[in-house]
Amino acid sequence: MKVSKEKAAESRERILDTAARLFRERGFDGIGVADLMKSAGLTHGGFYGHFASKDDLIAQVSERVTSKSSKRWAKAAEESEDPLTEIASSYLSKRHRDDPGAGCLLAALGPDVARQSSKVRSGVTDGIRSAIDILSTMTAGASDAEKREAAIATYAGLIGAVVLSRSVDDPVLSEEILAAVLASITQMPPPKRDTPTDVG
Amino acid sequence: MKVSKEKAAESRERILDTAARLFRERGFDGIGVADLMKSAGLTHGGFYGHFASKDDLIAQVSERVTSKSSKRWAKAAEESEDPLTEIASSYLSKRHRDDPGAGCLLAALGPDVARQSSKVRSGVTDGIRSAIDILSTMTAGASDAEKREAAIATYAGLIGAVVLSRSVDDPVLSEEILAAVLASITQMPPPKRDTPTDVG
DNA sequence: ATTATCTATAGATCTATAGATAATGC
DNA sequence: ATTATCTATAGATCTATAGATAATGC
Repeated sequence: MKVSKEKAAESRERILDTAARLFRERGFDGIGVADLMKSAGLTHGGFYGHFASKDDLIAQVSERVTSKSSKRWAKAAEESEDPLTEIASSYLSKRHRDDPGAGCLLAALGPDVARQSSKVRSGVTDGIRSAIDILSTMTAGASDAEKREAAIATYAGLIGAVVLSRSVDDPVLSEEILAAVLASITQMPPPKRDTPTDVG
Repeated sequence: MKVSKEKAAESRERILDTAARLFRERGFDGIGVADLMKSAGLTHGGFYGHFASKDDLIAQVSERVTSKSSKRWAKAAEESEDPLTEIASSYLSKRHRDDPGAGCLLAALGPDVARQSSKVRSGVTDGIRSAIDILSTMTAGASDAEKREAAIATYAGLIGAVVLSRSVDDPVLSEEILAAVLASITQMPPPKRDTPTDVG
C-alpha cells in the first residue's frame, strides 16, 4: 500500500507534529511509538521508515519545537511595540499553562530533556541560545552584559513560573504565580533611551 | 524470611530514600519497582507490603522531598544572616545542578509532577506554598503583597535556572545561566511602583 | 523495480499479585 | 500465629525488526 513521495513527506510531517504535541502533553516516556503512529493515522511498523529510532524522533521534535519558539519571539521582537510584555503575557497566560502540548518545550519537558541523549540536548541548547539572544534585545541594562543577564533571569522566571503553575493543585495559587512573575518582568526598569545608540 | 518490626520500618525508609534519589535522577518513569527494590537491597515482591502502588510511593516521596526542602529553607531563614543569598547560592550551585538526585524536586521533576495524580500534586502544592511563605520573609518589598510577589518571582527564577542549566550541553552557558540568575536575585531592588498603596 | 505502509512478532521491559518461606513475637 | 520478605508469574506494555502488500514512478 505504497503512497506517493509527496504523501510520504506529509506522513513524516504528521508524525513530527503529532509527536510534538503528545510528547509535551505526556512526556517522552508517556507515549509509545505504536500509539503515536495510531494518533497520526498510521500503523506501528511504518514509523521506522521515517525515523531511525524513537530517540531520533525526540531529537528532531525537540529541535523543531525550540526553533519554532525562537522564530515566534524573533517576530515579536521586530513587529511589536513592547515585545517583552507581549512575550511574557503570552508565555504566562492561562492558555499556555493549560495547553502544554502547544507550548514551550522546556516548561513541558525541561528535566526530561536533561536526561536525553547529547543529540537531543545539543539541539535544545541552540534554541536556548537563540531565546537568550532575542530576549537580550528587549531587557534593560546599562551594558550588553547586563541586558543579557536580565534576559537570562527573565527566561528562567518564565519557565519556572509555568512549571510551578502547572504543578500546583490550587487554581488560585496557580494564577497568582503567573501574575507575580509577569509583574516582576514588566516592572523591570525600561531601557534607557538616553544612551542606546552611542555614536562616536 | 521475616524480619523484626524495626527492621521492616528501616526497609520502608530505605525504599523511600532510594526512590527519592532515583526518581529525581531518572524521572518517575525512569526507574521500575523491581530495579528500585534491588537498589534498596530488597526483592521485587516485597514492595507491595510497604506501598499500595507505585503512585502511592510517588506521592509519599514527593511530599517527603518537598517537606524536607522547606524545612531546610526555614532553618536558613532563622539562622543565617543573609538567608536569601545563602539559599540562592546553594540552589544555583554547580553542586546542585550536577546532583539532581539530592536536589529540588521541582527542578528535577516539575513537569512530571504536573502529570501525576491529584494525590501527588496536592502534597507538592503544600510544599510550594511553604517555600513561597518562607521566601516572602527574605525578599524586599514595600508591602507584604510585594514581598510575596518578589518571593514567587525568585522561586520561579531558581527553578527555571536549574532546569535550563541542566538542559544545555555547553558547560560555559550552563554556568552563565546559574550566575546570571544568582546576580538578579541578590541584586533585586524593591519593586518601585507608580501607584503606591494609597492609605485613606 | 522501487518503496511507503502494512501485519505479525520477537524480546525486553513494566506493574501487580499469588503463594511459599522463615523469623518474630505472642 | 503472624507477617516481612521471597520466588515465580500473569498480563500489559514497550522498542524494534522481518517479511508481505500494493501503489508509484521509471
